[in-house]
Amino acid sequence: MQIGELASKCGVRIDTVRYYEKQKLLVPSGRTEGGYRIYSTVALRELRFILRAKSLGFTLKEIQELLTLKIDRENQPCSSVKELAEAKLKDIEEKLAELGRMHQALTGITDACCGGEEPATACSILDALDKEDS
Amino acid sequence: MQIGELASKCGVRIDTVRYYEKQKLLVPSGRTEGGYRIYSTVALRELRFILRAKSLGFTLKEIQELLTLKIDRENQPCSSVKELAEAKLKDIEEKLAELGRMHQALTGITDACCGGEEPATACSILDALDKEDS
DNA sequence: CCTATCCCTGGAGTTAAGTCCAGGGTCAAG
DNA sequence: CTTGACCCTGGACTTAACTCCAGGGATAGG
Repeated sequence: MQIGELASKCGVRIDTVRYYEKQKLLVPSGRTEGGYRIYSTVALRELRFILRAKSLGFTLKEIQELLTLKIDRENQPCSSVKELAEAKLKDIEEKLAELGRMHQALTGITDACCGGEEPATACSILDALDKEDS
Repeated sequence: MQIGELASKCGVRIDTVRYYEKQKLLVPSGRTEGGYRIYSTVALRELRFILRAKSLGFTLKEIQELLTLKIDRENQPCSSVKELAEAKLKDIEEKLAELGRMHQALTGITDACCGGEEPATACSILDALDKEDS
C-alpha cells in the first residue's frame, strides 16, 4: 500500500508517517519505480505499535529504544523492556502528583470565591495569588 | 532595586524577568539615567503573583488576563476571575484523567511482565504494544 | 493525451517559555 | 583611572512532534 492508505488506516497524516521515517522509527518496505514509498502489513503493524506506545505516554525517542529491543527480542532481556516501562510509569506518576497538587491548591482558592457579579475588589482568588506570605 | 536583585529574590533568571516584560506581564517602575531597569516592591509583588499563578498551572497568556482583571478590579466582576480559574481547573482535570488512563493501561501491561533476565522473545509488554486487536 | 489525484524532496514554520550570546554601556570601589 | 560586577539590546537557539509549503514528478482512468 502507499503512504496515504497507511496513514489513513492509522488515522495519522502523511507527513507524520514521513516524519517517523526521518526519526528512524518506520522504514517503508520498498519503493516503486517512481519513488513512491510502499508499505507491507508489517509496516502497518509497526506504525500501530508506535501509536500505541505514544498513547501510553512514550516519547518518540523512547519508542525508538523500545523498537530497538523489539527487533532484537531474542537477545534482549525482559528486564530491559520492563525498565523502560517502569521509568515511564514513574514519569507519569510525577506528573500526576504535580497536577494533583495544582488541582488541590486551585480548588481551594476557587471554592472560596463568590463568583458573583459584584466587583472583584476583594476577590479571594486574586487575593490568594497576591498574598504577602508563602 | 535592579533586575538582578529582583530575579534572585524570586528565584528566577534575569532573562526570565526581561522575557515577562516583553510579554507585557511586568513593567519596571522606572529606569536609571544609564538605562538600568529599576523595580519597586510593587513590582516584586507582581512578579510573585505571576510565579504563583504559574505554579497553579496558568500559562503566561492566561496570567496576562488575570493581571488585566486585577488592575481593574473595581470594575471587574468576581465571576470573570472565577471563570478563568474554573477553566484552568477543567484543563487540569482533563490532563489528570488522561494521565490516569495512561497510568492504568501501562501498569496493567507492566505488571504482567516478568522483568527477568530471560530473553524478551515473549515479553508481555512488547506483545501488548504489538497486539492485533484494538 | 489529458486530468485528477496521488506522491516526492527539502526546508521552513509552529508552540511555550525561556535561555544564551555578542558586543557593548554603567557604576561603585579602591 | 582601572577593574569587576552589573546591566543593556537584538536576535538566535532550544525541545517535541509535528505541519505546511513550493515546486515538481507519477499514476490511473477515460
